[in-house]
Amino acid sequence: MGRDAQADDLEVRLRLAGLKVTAPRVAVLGVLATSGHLDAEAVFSQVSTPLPKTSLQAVYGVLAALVSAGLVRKIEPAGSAALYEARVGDNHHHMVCLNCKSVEDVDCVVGESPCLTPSNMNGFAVQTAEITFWGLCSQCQTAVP
Amino acid sequence: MGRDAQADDLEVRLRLAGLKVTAPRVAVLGVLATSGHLDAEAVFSQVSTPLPKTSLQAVYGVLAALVSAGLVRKIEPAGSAALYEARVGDNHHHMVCLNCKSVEDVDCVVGESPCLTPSNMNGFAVQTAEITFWGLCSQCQTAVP
DNA sequence: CAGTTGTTTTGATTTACTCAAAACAACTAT
DNA sequence: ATAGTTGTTTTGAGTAAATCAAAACAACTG
Repeated sequence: MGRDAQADDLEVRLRLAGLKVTAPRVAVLGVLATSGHLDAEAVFSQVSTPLPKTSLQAVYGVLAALVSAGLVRKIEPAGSAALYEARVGDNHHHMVCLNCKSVEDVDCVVGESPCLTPSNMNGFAVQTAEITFWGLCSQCQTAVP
Repeated sequence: MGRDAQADDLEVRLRLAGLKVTAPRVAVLGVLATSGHLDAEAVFSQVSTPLPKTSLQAVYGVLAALVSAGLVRKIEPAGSAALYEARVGDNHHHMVCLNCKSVEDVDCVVGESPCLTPSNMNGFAVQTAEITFWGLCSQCQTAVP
């Protein structure tokens, strides 16, 4: 078995989700566990260092499998390619910088549940509420005044 | 001058926004005033009836001009092409059907302002909060149980 | 009504992503 | 251990949405 504790953990997560354990899957999950909010190209480029034979299409396939298994969350902010993060299970939201498009997590929203009820449902059965905060990150506030 | 009250109104709106009044712009704005949440292709196809010589690229150009003039709002729900609506100036939100991707407006959110403050700002200067409610529209609830 | 500025057309190009067939690798059960 | 089955990855092509650029054209200015 693997002698690397983190790799073992990733393997366990894959197995528990009913997925076969493959090198590309472990690598992609490892990349996302370290740094979130990456697009497919960025994941591909990070995976390419340890696994140079992995194709971009494989990365797309792995990401799709991980998302549908619930191990990875996909977000699609306006103006960006789809981004992936390994933080799942909590219903957290995102702040996106209007200038540099960087994304930060928002742990929760004050007064959360009662406030996120749409006022006119019109027969619509709401399952989730997704909030995106748009503004300027601290870097871009000083750099682009 | 035009003898059509609605067309006149659209022309006034364009002029007030500092835009030149052209047939494609009046037509696009007219289409969006009637039915919202259309993608560029849908706008193009509706504009093509009265103005068959208008190109799809012109529609993209018109939409971009209208959006940056503040006459039209662009939304980009995950999994859909960009959608455009003429309802601007109010900060309303949207409900998107997970099944048929149809979009409905949400006039406001109960308890609105105080609730939409992210709990950890981390130096991020929030300008707007955008909420997307995901669920099933009334049609798809009965059709796809 | 001529000139200037900005818009639209025409046509090519890009980006992000998807599809499909064949080669290959992981898990299963012997 | 190993053969078989199932599912994954590679390879290569293809698509949709949107963007870019140059030339033709139209709207507003004076």
